[in-house]
This record gives sequence, C-alpha cells and structure tokens, in this order.
Amino acid sequence: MAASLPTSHDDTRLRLLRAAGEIFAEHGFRNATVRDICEKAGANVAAVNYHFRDKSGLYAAVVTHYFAAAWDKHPPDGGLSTTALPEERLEVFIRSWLWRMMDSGAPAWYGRLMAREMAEPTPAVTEAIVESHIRPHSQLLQKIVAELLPDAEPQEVAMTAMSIAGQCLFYFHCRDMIHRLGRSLGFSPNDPDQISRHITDFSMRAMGLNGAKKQPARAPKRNGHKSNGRRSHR
Amino acid sequence: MAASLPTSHDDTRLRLLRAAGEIFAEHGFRNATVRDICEKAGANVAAVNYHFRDKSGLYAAVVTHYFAAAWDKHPPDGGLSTTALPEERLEVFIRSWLWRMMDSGAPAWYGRLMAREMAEPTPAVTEAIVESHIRPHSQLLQKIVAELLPDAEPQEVAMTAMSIAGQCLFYFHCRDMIHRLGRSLGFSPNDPDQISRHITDFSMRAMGLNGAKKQPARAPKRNGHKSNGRRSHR
Amino acid sequence: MAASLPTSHDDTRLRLLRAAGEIFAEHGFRNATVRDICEKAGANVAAVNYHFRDKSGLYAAVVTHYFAAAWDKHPPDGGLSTTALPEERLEVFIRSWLWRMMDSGAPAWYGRLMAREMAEPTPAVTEAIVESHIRPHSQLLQKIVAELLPDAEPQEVAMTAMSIAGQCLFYFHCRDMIHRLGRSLGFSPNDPDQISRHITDFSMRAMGLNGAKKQPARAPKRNGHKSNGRRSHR
Amino acid sequence: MAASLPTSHDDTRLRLLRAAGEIFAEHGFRNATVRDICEKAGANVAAVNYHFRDKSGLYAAVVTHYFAAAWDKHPPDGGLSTTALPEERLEVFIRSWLWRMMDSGAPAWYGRLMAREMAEPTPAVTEAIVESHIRPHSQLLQKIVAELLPDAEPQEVAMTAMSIAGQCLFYFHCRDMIHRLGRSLGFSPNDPDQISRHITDFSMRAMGLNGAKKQPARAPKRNGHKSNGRRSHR
DNA sequence: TATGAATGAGCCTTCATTCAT
DNA sequence: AATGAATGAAGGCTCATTCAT
Repeated sequence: MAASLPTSHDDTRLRLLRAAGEIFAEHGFRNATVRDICEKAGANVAAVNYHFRDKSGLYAAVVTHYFAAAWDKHPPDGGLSTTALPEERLEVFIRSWLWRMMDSGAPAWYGRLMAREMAEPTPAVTEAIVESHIRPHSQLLQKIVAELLPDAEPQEVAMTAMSIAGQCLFYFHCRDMIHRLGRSLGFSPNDPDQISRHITDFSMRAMGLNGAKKQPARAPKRNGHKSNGRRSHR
Repeated sequence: MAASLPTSHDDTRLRLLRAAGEIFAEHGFRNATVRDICEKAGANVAAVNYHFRDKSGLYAAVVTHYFAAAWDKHPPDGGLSTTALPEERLEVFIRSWLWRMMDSGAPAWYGRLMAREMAEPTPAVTEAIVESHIRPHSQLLQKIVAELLPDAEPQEVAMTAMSIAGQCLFYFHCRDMIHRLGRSLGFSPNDPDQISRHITDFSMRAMGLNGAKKQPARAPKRNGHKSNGRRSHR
Repeated sequence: MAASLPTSHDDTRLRLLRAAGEIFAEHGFRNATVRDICEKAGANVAAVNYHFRDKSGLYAAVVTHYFAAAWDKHPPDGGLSTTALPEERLEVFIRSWLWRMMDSGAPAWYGRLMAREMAEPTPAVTEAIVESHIRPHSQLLQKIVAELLPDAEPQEVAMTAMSIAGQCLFYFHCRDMIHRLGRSLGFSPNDPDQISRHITDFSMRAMGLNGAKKQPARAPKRNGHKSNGRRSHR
Repeated sequence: MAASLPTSHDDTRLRLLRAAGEIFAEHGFRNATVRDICEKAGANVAAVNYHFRDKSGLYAAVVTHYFAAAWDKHPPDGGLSTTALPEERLEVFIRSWLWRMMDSGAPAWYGRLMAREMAEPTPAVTEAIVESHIRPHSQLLQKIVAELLPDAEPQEVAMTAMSIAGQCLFYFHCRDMIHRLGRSLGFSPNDPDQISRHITDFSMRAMGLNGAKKQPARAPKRNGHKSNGRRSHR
C-alpha cells in the first residue's frame, strides 16, 4: 500500500490513518476524539498534530485515502471501454457503486465516511472529494444516460440520472432505517448484486428500454455467483 | 420565521423549541450548543434544563414537534380516501413527501432534522419517530405499490417501494451536493411539484404502468388536497 | 407536635421540616438539595425560601427541632434529682446519650445531624446548639465526674469526662466503620443498654470506683428489659 | 508546609496533591472545587483530569497518599517487636495514633481527611483505606487487648478495644467542639503525649491492670521508636 | 398565601492543541 | 523525530434563589 519501505514514520502515519478511518466512520468528525484515535493507533496524543497538522488534516487524509482505495477496488467503469454498450456500462456503474458502499473489505469505511460527508459536509474536504471523484462520477452517469436517451432534453437526462443515483444511495443512506424496519419490509437487502440488478432493470424500464431482460425475476444471464469483491474489473 | 420580538406572552418553552429547531437543523445534535440555543431564544441557560430536563430532552421535543407539524401540513395521503385510485395516491404520496422535505415554511427544519436523525440516529428519539411516523409511512407506500402491482411478489413490491423512496430522498439527502454540482447538472431542482411529477412518471413507467399521463406539461390534476400550503413561491 | 390547630401553612412547614430532617441527615447540608426536600415534602420549590428564608434557615430549624425533640425524649439527667447518687447519675447520663444517638424513633436523625454538625460545622447553627445543649451537657458530665472524684484536680476531671464522652461518641461516629469491620470484630453492637453498661463499668473501674458491680458479665441489677425508648424518665 | 515557590522541577502532580490535601481537608470532597485546588497548585484546571482522571481520582490519591505518609511517620507499632510487653505496645499504639491525628507536620491533613471519610464515606476510597490500614489497625489493637486480658471473652475484648479507640478518636472528632468549649473545660488538650498518657492509664486501670506506672510525671519510657518526628514543639 | 417559571453563578469535565525536551 | 505534560476554551448541567402572578 505504501511506496518504498515503510519507515517507522510512515508506519505511525498509516496506523493513524487506519484507526482514524474506523473511528471517524463510526462517530463522525466532531464526535471522534483525537485521543481515541491515537490510542487505537498506539501512538502519542500529539502524533495527529505532528503528522497531519490538525484533526481536520487527519480527517481529510482519511477521507481521500479511503475514497481512492474504494474507487480503485470498484471503479465506476468497471474497466469497460467507453465504447461499450451503454446498457452494460450502466449496469456496471450501478453495481460498482453499490459494491463501493456495501463492501465490507478493507475500504469498508468508504460508505460511512461518504454518508457523513454528505450529511455534515466539511467544506475543505468536500471540495477536494467533489472535484476529484464525485463530479466525474456524476458526469459519467449523465453521459451514460444521455447515450441511452439520445432524444431527451438535458433536464430530463439530469433528472433520470438523479433517479438512478437516488436508488443507489438509498440502500446506503437508509441502511439503518431499512434494518430497523426490516420485519415489516419482509426482507433486508444486503446483496449488492441483487440490488444492482433490481435498480438496473427498474431504471431501464423507466427509460422505456425494457429489452429482453424484462422481468426475469431471478437474474438469468448473469451467472449468479456471489460476487466476492475482487471481480474481474482491474 | 423572522422570529419577531419575543413577546412576554410568548412562552419561553416555545421560543426554545423554535430556536433549537433552527440550530439543531443547522449543526446537528452534538455540534449545537445549549448556550447558542438559549441565546437565540432569549432565554437563560438553565431554561433548557427546566423545560426539557436535558439537551437530549429538548432535542426529542424539537424533532417530534416538527415531525408532527410537517405531517400535519403535508399528510402522506393528502386527504385522499383509501379507495382512491392507487395512481393518484402514489402521486400524492410522492408530492407530499417532497413538500415535507423541501417546504421552507414554518416546519422548515423537518427535512434537515430527519436527515440528521438518519445519518446519526439518536436511539431514543429515532425509536419514537420510527414507530409513530416512519413505519406507517413505509407501510402506506408498500400498500400503494402492492395495489399497483397486484401480481408481484412481496420482495418485488418492497424493492419497488425502495426505488421510489430512494428517488424522493435523494433530493433531500443530496441537496447540498446537488447545489454544489449545480453547474455541471445544467439545472438545480427546487420545485417539489416538478420533481414529484418526474418521480411519479419515472416510477410508473418502471412498473409498466405508463398510462396516458406522459409529460403533461404542468402539474396535471392537483385538485384540492391539503398539500397546498406554500405552493406558489419561487 | 404542633401547638394549636395545624393550619395548611403550619402543615407545609412541618412537612418540610420532616423531609429536610431525613435528607439533611442522609446527605449533609451541602449535598442535600432544596428540590429534593420540597419534592419529598410535597411542596413547591420556593416553599423553603418562603417558610425559612433560606436553605440555611431550614437547616437551622431542622437541627434545633430535632435536637430539642431528642433531648425531650431522652434527657441527660433521666429525670433524676441532682441529689441522686453520682454513680446512678453517670449511668443515666451515659445511657440517655447512647439512646439519643441510636434511637430509631421519630427523632432518629438527631444522631446523624449531630455527627454532621461536628464534622462540618455550620457556624450559626453550631453556635446555637452548643450554647443551648452541648455546653450544659458537657458541664453536667463534668459535675458528675467531679462528684465521683472529689480529690482530683480539675484537669484530671476534664480528661476523665472526655474519656467517657469519647467512648459514648465512638459508637456513633464510627458506626459505619464498626459495621464495615463487623466480621473481624466478632459482633456488632447495637443495643444502647448493653453498650452503656459496658461504658459505665469500664469508666467506673478506671476511676477506681469498682464497687459491687465489678465484672458482672451480664448487667445483673438492671432488669434486662430491652429498653423500648419511652422509659420512665419524664 | 509553606509551599515555597513551586519550582519547575516540582512536579505538577505533587503540587496538586499538596494543594488538594489542604483544600479537601478544609472543605470536604464535595465542597472543595477543582478550580480552587488548581489555582492553589498553580496548575491548569485540566491538570486534575490529566493526572488523576477525575476529581474523585485526585481525592483517592490524596487520601491514600497522606494516609501512607502518616503511618510511615507514626507507625502503630512504633517499631516495637511483637514480643514486647503488651503494656508497652498499648502505650505506643495509643500515642502513635494521637500523633498521627494531631501532628501538624507534613501529613497534617491525615486527621481531617480521615474524619471526613468517616462522616461522609466515599465508597471506593473508604474501601481501599479500610483494607490497607484501618482493619489491620483495629486487629492490632484487639490483639494487644487480648494479651492484656487473657481470660476475657472475645466480646469483652472487642468492647474494651472500642473504649480505647473511642478515647483516642474523641480528641480528634471533637477537636472543634473541644476548642469551642475550651473556656468551660478549663484547659484545652493539644499535647499528644499528655493525652496518650491519660488514655493509657485510664484504660489500664479500667482493665484492672493499674500497675506501678500511675502518674509518672512525663512520658516515661519513650525509648527510640520512630514516633519522634516533631515532638518538642508547644 | 403560595407557586410555577425563570435566573445566573458556578462546577466538573472534555478536547484539540501546544510546549519543552 | 517524537513524546509526555500541560493548557485554555468551552460545554452541559445543577442549584439556590427570585419574580410575577
């Protein structure tokens, strides 16, 4: 993960990053305490200020670090060429998004951090993330939708993209609520592949593009392997 | 809004509730300070303790108060009888939800508070709200969807409901992000009626129920339901 | 207990006195809160200030009230004439003291209040109590000792009186500690009559006055009835 | 005493301990304020939290510290071997106890703190002190008495020990009252050696062991035991 | 007469940060 | 390069008291 040999300096830095990831994700920026982070990282109280200048500095480092890691593991284009069919690219876009948010692997805090950033934006950090990741992500989705709806006006494209984004984010923003309502919902969705299938189908039909995959009840042509994180992309 | 001068008849309790609404909505529970709230309310620091026992007590009171106010102003059934057509009821459901979240009238903090509650749940408060409002709301949506898709399996109904909910909440959870991305989106949605029209159409088509109501220019059948509070502005 | 018909005014006053007695005894002056007292008394928060001007005023009233009550119930001279034998008067003095401190009847807080007053004197209150009760009490003991040791110098009389007083107070000041050490002590003394017998014998012997009652193991001539508080005196 | 100017080498921790000793002794646990202590110690308000975690933590540290210091300076056995004569050991036991309580040297707050602890026990602190000091102390006294009264039943031994302990503690628990009553007492005892002589003689006679040592003018056999710290003053 | 509402001072504690080494 | 010690600014809360009715 770190380039060159990890010196003891870099080591402490990394331990802080990891500990901070967990704690920020769990408690949010304000509620997390520097002391807890340092204790978890086995470092001195002053280490944060030393390595990251600031609590905010640490936070920014953490967010960008895990954002990058998650995007690296589950890229939005899934490795597909930009010339691939838009249907395919939409499916990959949605599935990778869900995986980024629900993956419980190393970059597990990506999701929680992103949610916190949205509910309680930290100006400087948000700024950086938006420009480096979120804006391109949003534009990629709009591009795909525009290709799928060549005749639609820009505003319709934008709103369609939002409808898709909304569906994806729902499983994340409302995960606690979903879990809480679980019983009366009848089931609790936790398989990114199943969810992405539903969202893709739902959205395709809504765009009037209900091709052959109309109502297949149980994802027929996508050999139903429980996707284990490190799929083929990249 | 524009709290005007707090008259002596104006209950301190009420002034606190109002001030706390604003401040909790803006800063969240932890970040908000009792001192700020009291100053804004023109009350003593101890007033919170006296009237609400606790900072948490005040918070709970604020949330339940504004939740109730918003639901009163924009009820999810819009006054429609349960025998009304499910298409109509879905439309009303979606529109009232958006209005609750985006209305800038008196219960303007409903939305922000709800978002905060979802991102950083306050166990006791959440519990109360879920049972009194959110669970019934969720069940109402599922009931409507079930009527629209009489042949669908429960799980499909549930996921369809989530797709609809996700679209509605998106405009709320991501409002800051939408605003920030504004330029590259081409437009910034802020008319609950317009948005609700899009979501309704999008979802109806996705359900295979694309009737004659495709693109009817401007809010088609907004006959007299309660959700007419503050409509014309902007 | 109250003279004349207890008006609702006097009634509240008395309820406050009783409630304050319990709470002051249990928590001490500072730790006791006006609110708790009022709540226990079923009175308004402002009642204390209304009836007793002050928290201190209430405290003074409570202490003097229960002091007087306890002395009324267990007077130091036990009703004995000043011409009675000093041996008898010493015995009565000691026994009544222990009863005042250990009686669990109505003036049960006498003891606890007195202890608190000694450990953490409240100047104004102490002043009053000392002059009205404690100084006369101390002088009575010295007078008895002086009669028992007619040849002793004043200083020896004084120190002998203190040795007697110390023994009496021990069972009170250290009651918690005695209880705590209970197991290793082998027994835990709680019978004022038994204790007073021991102290009297111990002190008489120390004064060289070991008359016929030397080592009677089990108080022979004091018909061993479990003294039930309201004995013959007064 | 006379804290002198706190040098920078002078540990903040120690300065806090000293300041807290004085203030806790004077005002008790609740009434003492962290601010006062820190101000007196020339330290920051947060220093208490840093070094002792808590106001309670500081208190516990203070009590145990001064307890240990006082016992070190005036040990209950005075350095005597357990094979020494019980008469001697009793005398030393009593005198060291009085010195611990009345010494105005460095561990001067021992007494006041102990008194407070007894009147208003702080569960956690008391627990520790009882087991480490008080219970052994109590057992030592009982052992000595048992040797002096080889034929007595355990209960008589116990009550005799309490009579001795009561006399010792009296000069301490009631020191304010003694001072207040001073005039009518004729003298005010403040010489631990004189007092201990009286208590020893009084108790020995009460036990029927009035040997030849009646009234030997001045501290008879104070051969080299540690309890010679600050003897000559006053 | 008696009270519910409101007050302001003050307390303990937490926390990010800095300083001296 | 890195740390343990120390700081100061708040923050939530409690409490006795007062005020208007």
